[in-house]
Amino acid sequence: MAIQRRPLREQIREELLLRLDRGDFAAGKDINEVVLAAELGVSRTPLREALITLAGEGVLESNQGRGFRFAPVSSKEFRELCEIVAGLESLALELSDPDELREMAPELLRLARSFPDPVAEQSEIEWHDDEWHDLLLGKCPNERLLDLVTSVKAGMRRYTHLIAGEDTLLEREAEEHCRIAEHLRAGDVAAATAALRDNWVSGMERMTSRIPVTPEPA
Amino acid sequence: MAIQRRPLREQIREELLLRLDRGDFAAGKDINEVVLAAELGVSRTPLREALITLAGEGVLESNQGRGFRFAPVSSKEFRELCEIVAGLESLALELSDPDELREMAPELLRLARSFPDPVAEQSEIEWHDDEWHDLLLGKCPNERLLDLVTSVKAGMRRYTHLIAGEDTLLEREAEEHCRIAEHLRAGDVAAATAALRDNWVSGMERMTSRIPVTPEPA
DNA sequence: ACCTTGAATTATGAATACAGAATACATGAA
DNA sequence: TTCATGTATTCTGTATTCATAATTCAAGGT
Repeated sequence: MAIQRRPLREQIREELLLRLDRGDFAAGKDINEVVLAAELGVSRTPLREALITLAGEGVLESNQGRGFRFAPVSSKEFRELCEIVAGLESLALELSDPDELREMAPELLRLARSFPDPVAEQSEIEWHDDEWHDLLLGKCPNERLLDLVTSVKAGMRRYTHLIAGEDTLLEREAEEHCRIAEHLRAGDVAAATAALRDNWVSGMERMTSRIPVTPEPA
Repeated sequence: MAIQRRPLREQIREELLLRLDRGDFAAGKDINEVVLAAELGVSRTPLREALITLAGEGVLESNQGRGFRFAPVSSKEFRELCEIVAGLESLALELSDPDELREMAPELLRLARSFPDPVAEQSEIEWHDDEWHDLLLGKCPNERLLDLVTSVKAGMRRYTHLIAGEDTLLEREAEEHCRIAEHLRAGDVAAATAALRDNWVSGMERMTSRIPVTPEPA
């Protein structure tokens, strides 16, 4: 086995995103670098590097002299992110080879139908959903586009824990995934793209009601 | 006047992008942090922060233990970036208020026609082009999308200096801008969007021949 | 001659130290 | 009481230092 040596900043970034998924951090909360570094068992330097990366992805905000804080959530921003990801994933689909998409359709269908046990871990459910989208986009030859999608989705992680334990939402999601896959199996990429857009739009609408209004701290 | 206080990392980032526009750096070139920090008159810490940001935007690559280097240029990557920006700008246009776009059309036309003097500074010419696109997208209400466009375009700056002193290319560009603006004036956003896509595609084709093939360093 | 091996050098990744801005707090005047 | 002002404290932004991985180069063996 080739043992992995990755920069601390990347590991820290992932750990912070994980905690974000778990809802550990309150949106809008200021980050105390010394405390957080101690908690993670690293020094401030790689921690700050990770924070800067996350700020670049929109997960955090930074203000001169005031450090970093988790960007406050808002239904406006969530809508904006959904519009962006919908556009990017649609583009990725359009750039993919239609034949390869058709070949992959059965696998996509299978995965969409086998949604995880309702009592499964929240993290596992989210992972299942992510995996489906990753598989869908996997045939897109535009690597930069795929990286970009990953990065933008990181910025959406602040919202994912809000849907915890909502079975009906997940069923709708699975349903829509099936529809997309069926279009692909039929070789109709345009229809699949449209369905994918709808998937994000409806996901947006489903979520928008559960986003708390967070007043901007003075 | 409110005097500005901005983090060094941001100023460094901009300075590096400026130098990139000027073609100061060879693509694929390794960065020596100590040398560059001394050259800029700052310490390695804020420099590294800027480098990490730029790596996140795709301007640089980073390898464990090997530090940062300017990402090598390739026609494949340039094509990918053009596809992405075309998609994002089209999306921004579709999300804009059609009425506001129509109102802005005359200004866009004026600006497109008044392309700068052929003998103007290269940087000024590029700025002119950027300004036109910024104005075009300015009415889009999706702020995150606009930030994203800016970020992706930063990743394209490695290519801009390659078109230095190509008058014919610029005339084609201005021509296409006029066409887009005229569609908007007519209230036909869909046609304008299509023309915008074409603008990027043709820009891609025009450029692709002048991108040198850089063999991957071992 | 070519490849391997190991010491010396160089540069990065991470930790620590330091200076100054932002905040909190307390004291005093209106 | 309330507001203002000065002071102490906290935390960030930047510089410096330290440890170790990566590279270079030379010596020795095949």
